Amino acid sequence: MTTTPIPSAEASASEEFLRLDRQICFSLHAASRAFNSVYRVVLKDLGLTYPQYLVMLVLWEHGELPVKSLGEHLRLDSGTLSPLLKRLEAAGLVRRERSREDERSVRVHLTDEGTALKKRALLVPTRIVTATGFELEDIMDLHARLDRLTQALDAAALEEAPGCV
Amino acid sequence: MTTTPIPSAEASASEEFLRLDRQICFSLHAASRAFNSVYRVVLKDLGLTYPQYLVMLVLWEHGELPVKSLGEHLRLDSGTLSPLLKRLEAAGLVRRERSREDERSVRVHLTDEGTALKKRALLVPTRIVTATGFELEDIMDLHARLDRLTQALDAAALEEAPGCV
DNA sequence: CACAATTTAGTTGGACACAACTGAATCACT
DNA sequence: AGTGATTCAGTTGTGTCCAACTAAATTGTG
Repeated sequence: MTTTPIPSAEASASEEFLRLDRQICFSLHAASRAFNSVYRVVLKDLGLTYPQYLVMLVLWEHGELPVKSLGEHLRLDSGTLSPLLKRLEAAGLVRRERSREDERSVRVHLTDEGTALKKRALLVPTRIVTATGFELEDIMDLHARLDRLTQALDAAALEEAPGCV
Repeated sequence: MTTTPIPSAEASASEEFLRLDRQICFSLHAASRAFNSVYRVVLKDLGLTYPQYLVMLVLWEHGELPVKSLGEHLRLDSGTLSPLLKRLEAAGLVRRERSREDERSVRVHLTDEGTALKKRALLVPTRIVTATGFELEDIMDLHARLDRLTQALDAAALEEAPGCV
């Protein structure tokens, strides 16, 4: 308390860093929520939330998947997926069945209603792209940067992990 | 089922859009969560969650603010802030007091403990930047793009809104 | 002054997100 | 065959996030 190891000049540099940090982490946070918010409006017609839409996108593409694979595609664990899938099942869009070969695994597949919903969902991407006001090129670029960021962050998270040998 | 109104060529173009959409919206979603996850690890020492850290950053910068302003800075409403601030108050980092001039307003200000925490927080930004593996320049660039995106999305959300005159 | 509209926090309910845990099924190895 | 580790889905608890609502205080207007 009595010691002031950092001269005021350097202190203000650190404060600058804090302000920058606020701007950066806030940017991503805010962008994610703004995106979420637009999706919420667009998806309301389909009766889906944003994460539910992500699950449906994967299912429309792959047809049928065990919960485990679904989680790998979306980087979500069972703690998030289990209740979400339960809601999708309650909505009549998917059905879950224990695999007979491996009874630990639960296979998620689309119902007819779930499959039919895809037709209406085809209009969603265009509306979203329009909402961003970005050219497709810009979006692809942002996409690449974000993926690179996620990859780096995941790698860093692993290094930070206590179980590093 | 029996009718196939869309020729296969166009159908696959739409499907391509769906896949793209999955990639884009998923990118942002995933990046946000990865960011959140790294912050979680780094902030654990400070006993803060990521949104709590955002609130503290604003308070460290501005000293004292009514809940309303805090919400404007962070784009969060009272439904999110009220319980969050209650937890920060329980942790002894902030104190809330009804303004005497306008009793509708609640002023949030730092306790000594909350102010002291800033010193330890000064190390956070550097650790995060390191985790991203990005150059400062890249980060600033991403920051700018994300802000532009958020701005466009907010504008679009307003247009979508039913109450447009 | 009276009283309707607005502003401000707070509460409630529903839906993620994740850590930590449980329980069942399977695998690996002896 | 036996048994200990691993895999997989699900549950529980905590913390956002937001929409919709409530309640109190303030402001604007006749």
